[in-house]
Amino acid sequence: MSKGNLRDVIVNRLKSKGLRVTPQRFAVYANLCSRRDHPTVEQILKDLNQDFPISSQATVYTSLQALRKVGLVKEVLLEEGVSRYDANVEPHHHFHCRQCGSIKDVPWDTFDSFNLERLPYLAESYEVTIRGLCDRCTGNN
Amino acid sequence: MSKGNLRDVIVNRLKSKGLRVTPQRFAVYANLCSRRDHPTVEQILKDLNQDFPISSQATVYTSLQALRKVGLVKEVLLEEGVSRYDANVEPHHHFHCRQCGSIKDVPWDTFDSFNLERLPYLAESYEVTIRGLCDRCTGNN
DNA sequence: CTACTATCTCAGAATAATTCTAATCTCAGA
DNA sequence: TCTGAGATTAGAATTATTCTGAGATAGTAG
Repeated sequence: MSKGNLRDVIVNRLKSKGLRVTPQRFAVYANLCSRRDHPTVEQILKDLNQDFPISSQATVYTSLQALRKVGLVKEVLLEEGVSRYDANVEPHHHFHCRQCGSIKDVPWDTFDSFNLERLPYLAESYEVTIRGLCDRCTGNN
Repeated sequence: MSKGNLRDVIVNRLKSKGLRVTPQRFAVYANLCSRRDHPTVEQILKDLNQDFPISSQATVYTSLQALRKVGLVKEVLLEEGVSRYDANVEPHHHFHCRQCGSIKDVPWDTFDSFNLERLPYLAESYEVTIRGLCDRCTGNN
């Protein structure tokens, strides 16, 4: 359970998906794994380059695209104009607070299973987006 | 049941929401009501100005924002980078085909048994996004 | 019907998110 | 090590959206 372990887990995940492990790609994915807040590219970049420059903007974009393509990260579209990213690729839903804008993961089993067979389409995945006020903002309004 | 009727319905909807009825705003909303395909701003604009110029781009944006603010249209976010718009403001879900990109409305009652009380948040609305292959693309793949 | 004014529209500029370019560099297999 | 496919980069380009400020107009009150 040394510090090196988390590093190795991330390296192995990248390798097992056939991705070359570069410092930039590692940093982007490690950063995303350490967060729960569904950051935008801008937020990831700011975080990475806080102390000294680690990655360019273009690389964060291409890294995220590579990670997305192999299924290590998911894109989250909840607001106009910005993509957010999520290293939690297990099935789950999202709650979006209309006041503070925060995004919370909602457990998959919050909803009972759906009747996707009734659709005239081949459904491969689905997710629920819930909007409202988060625990902090309830009462402030 | 004359042609004027549909026109009047739209005019009355705009008025009842306190919106001034301008030719541009009318055209944007009428166009959106006549479609089922959740168009982007670009598509609406192209449609409106097909024969002769009706509206500028900026006006389509501001019209849609005005219509959205009063609840006559909904914004649909399913793909990165573009907002789509929907004049169907009754509760419903969306299906998004990963092959042809088409978007279909899915009846509200396709899903049941939601336990929103179990969330530690104040849920005000929700919707399901389903992804997969539409009827046309099933088999083509 | 006319005048008024708050609101709307417009072209073009500005901003913001993302992608492209093409030169340079580097990971990882042999 | 050597090597080459693939990655990184700064900056330019592209695309979606918003802003600006001046001129037009819907709808109301007289």
